[in-house]
Formats: sequence, structure tokens, C-alpha cells
Amino acid sequence: MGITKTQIFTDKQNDLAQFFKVLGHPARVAILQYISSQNACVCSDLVDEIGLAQATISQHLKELKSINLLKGEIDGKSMCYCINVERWSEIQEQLNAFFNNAKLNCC
Amino acid sequence: MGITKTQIFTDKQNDLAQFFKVLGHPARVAILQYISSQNACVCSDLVDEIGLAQATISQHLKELKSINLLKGEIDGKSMCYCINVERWSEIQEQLNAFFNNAKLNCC
DNA sequence: AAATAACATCGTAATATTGCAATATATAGT
DNA sequence: ACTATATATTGCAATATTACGATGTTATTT
Repeated sequence: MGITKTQIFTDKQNDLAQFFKVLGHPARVAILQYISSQNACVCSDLVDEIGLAQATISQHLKELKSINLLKGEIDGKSMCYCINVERWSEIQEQLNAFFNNAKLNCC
Repeated sequence: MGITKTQIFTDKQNDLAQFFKVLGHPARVAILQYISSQNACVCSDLVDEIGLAQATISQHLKELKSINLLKGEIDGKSMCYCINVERWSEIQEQLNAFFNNAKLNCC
């Protein structure tokens, strides 16, 4: 087995979980923190900054792009990866909705 | 090699990622949603509600407990799993800090 | 004390993730 | 065209996760 049974959950549950999953790696947290602390960012900076191989960083960036948290623009011969502000806010709202939805009067 | 290099990240980054990781499964999202929609909860309800085997639900509950999001109290011969309100709020704040920390004036 | 009920844990098979070397691709400068 | 630089992709080995049947544990009921 070992395969997640996505079909028994709602799309919302799967989407939310997918988002959490992508953020569930310290390298990806670190990448987001670093990118958001700069005004722009190129991947070679990240390789130096994070301390993982270039192939590995590139893979993590791909996953962050897969949920639209980053947008990458070609800037000469390097890439400029930036936070996708709209998506970022949208997700923050979704998370707050998730948290606030919890009725807290139990036990 | 398949092992996450936690040692190259800060404790905060690892903690945040660990939290995201635990929530990064639709079954655990569904469990939290269901528990928070009730005032109390026993595991057998969850098995019916979610549609995974009892052993699997039990495992997911264990992971949610590992980040202190749930507290379980023994209630006769069954368990009452509840949201840990303090921890829940604490994490929500941490996430908002993470999101708000992003400077959004890039590109 | 035996049977039942409600979880928890163990063991294991299937699948996913992580990390990197090697290689591919694309652009800039010479 | 050639070389250097920057990033992406591929392939693979090591490890982690998911799911569940079987079994263990603990408390209630009879």
C-alpha cells in the first residue's frame, strides 16, 4: 500500500494537505524565508545560503512552484524567483479559516 | 540519499517544517476538521467518519499528538481526543508571523 | 475470571521523498 | 562557433511514509 487514499477526501482537504506537505520541509521553509527577505533572488544565492546541492535546491524550488507560491522570471542567464503575493495571501487566509473554524470549547 | 539534512537548518525552521509536515496529509486535515466540529470525539467515530482502518487512524492520531495539537483523555474504555487550544493558537500565531514576515515588494 | 470493546503497537508491503552526481539546456560573453 | 555560467532534468540509492492485518493492552461488563 503506502499510497495516500486521496479519493476518500474532499478536494479542499486534499488541497490544504498538499499545501502543508510542500511547506513540510525545512529547506523549503528556509528558501521562502530567504527569498522573502530579499527583493529578488537567484538560485545560486540559495545554493550558497542553504547548503544543499544545486540539483536539490532546484527540485525544492520546483515543488514550491507547483503550488504557485513562487513565480520565476528569467533574468539574463539566471533566474529570479519571487514570492507570488496573491497566492501567498490567499493561502494565509485559507489557513486562518481552517484554524478559526475549530470550535474551541471541547473537554 | 533520502534523509532530510535537519542539521543544516535552524530549530525554528525544523519545527515549522515538522508542523507543516504533520498537517500535510488529507486524513489528518480531515481528523482535525471532524474533531473541531464536535465537542468531544472518540476514535471509533473517526474510523467510520474518515474511512480508513482503525490502525491507520490510530497512527495518524499519534502524529497529531506528536506536535501537541491534540490531547487525548481516557474516558472509560474509550479515548476522548480533543484539540489542544493553547497549542492551536500558538501555531496559528507562528504561521501568521511566518507569512507576514515576507516582504512583498519583490519583482 | 472470561468475554467484549476500544484503542495502541508491531510487522510488513507498496509507494513516496530526499539528495546528489551526471547530464542536458539555455543564455552571455569572447 | 566556443566557452563559461546558471539552472533544469534524469537516474538512482537511501530513507521515510502510508496503510492494514495481526496481535497486544487496558478497562468494562457479565
